[in-house]
Amino acid sequence: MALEERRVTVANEKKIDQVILGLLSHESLTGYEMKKRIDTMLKYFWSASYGSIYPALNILEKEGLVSKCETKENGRDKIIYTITDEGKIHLKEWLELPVVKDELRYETMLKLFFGCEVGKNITLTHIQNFEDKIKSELPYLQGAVNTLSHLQEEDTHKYYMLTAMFGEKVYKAYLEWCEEARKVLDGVENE
Amino acid sequence: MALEERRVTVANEKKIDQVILGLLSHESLTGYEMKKRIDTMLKYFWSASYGSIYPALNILEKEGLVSKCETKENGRDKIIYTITDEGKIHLKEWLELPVVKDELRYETMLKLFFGCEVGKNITLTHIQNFEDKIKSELPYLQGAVNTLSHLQEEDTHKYYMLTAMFGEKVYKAYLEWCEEARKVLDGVENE
DNA sequence: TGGCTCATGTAATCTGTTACATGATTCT
DNA sequence: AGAATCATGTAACAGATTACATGAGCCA
Repeated sequence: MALEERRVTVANEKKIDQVILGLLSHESLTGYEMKKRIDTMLKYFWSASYGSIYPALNILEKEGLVSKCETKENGRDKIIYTITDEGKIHLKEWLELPVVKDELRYETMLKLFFGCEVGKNITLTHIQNFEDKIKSELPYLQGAVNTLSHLQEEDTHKYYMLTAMFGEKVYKAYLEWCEEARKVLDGVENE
Repeated sequence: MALEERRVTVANEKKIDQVILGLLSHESLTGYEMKKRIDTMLKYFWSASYGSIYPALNILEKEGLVSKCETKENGRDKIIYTITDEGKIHLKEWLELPVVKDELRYETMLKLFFGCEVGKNITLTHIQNFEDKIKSELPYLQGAVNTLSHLQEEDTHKYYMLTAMFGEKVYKAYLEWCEEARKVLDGVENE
């Protein structure tokens, strides 16, 4: 087979595009505001950096999936992005496709799995750090579920609430596991 | 500032190295066997492809963190890797460091969060697919917890069990959430 | 006046996956 | 005989982070 005939068909997912389009389907936003939304509302199951958001916005604009409006608010330069009809179609098409893969990379679990090499005390520290972080974040999540369950009007909130409920449920399971994990380690000697 | 003075200090994590060293701290393995271990035992919180495993093994060998032994078993060529003392030190150092970040990317939750754009039926399908996958994997996890809890001897098993318990706990929380999510969607019209 | 938040962006590079490639052995 | 599994590997590329860079407005 000739070299130039070789077909390269690497999948093109680029979920940051879908995250941006999704956020813009709710309301028009600046890149900076998108990052804020991701770090608060999506935090429990997604993350993104400015280094992926801003370049993606430029590409999406060139492709006509979003439109931009450069303004000045409170003396500050802002670029407010709005989803276009084409963008909405693009988003819908993706939403209708089945989920390809949920990707989990719990570094904490990795350190526990190989924990035997360093012993019980260090493992207990990892569990403690994990628990502290979850405990500090859980109240925000519970607050969100509570607030959203009282906002009966807009359906958008219901979908948001599903994910907040997911976070709450999973976080509580994490905390239960922390308790049980410590019990298991009671019967293990340190190194 | 001169260009050549500019300091580039991008963090060097490369967790595949730690995964390999961790697996080898339990027993000597081929790259192929490592992939198997990852796809069964670590599956619930980690994943890796041959395309990351094999190149990493070559680098680790050059760095002296693992040693290789080329053999023939059942007429099959194999390269069995063993962790070196230096490799054990490297692994221990990493295990002692605090966890930097657990990275979660639930594509399912992303599709739910923006679900309003495509409506209830599609969202219910995503929930169903999620539930089916979890239900099919849960028994393996429960079996692992059961088996491991009876193996009292080796401490290594206890650490493995912690992660299996984690998987079981979280998977059960997932299933509970699926039920509740459907109830929430009962009160929502389709599109 | 100094530090924080708002706001946008780029260059380097890291880390990993996907698709391709190859070939032997074992099972049915 | 053919399919599945065992076994190792590479080239191309995807997709993202990190660190750097810049500058204005707000608050104490």
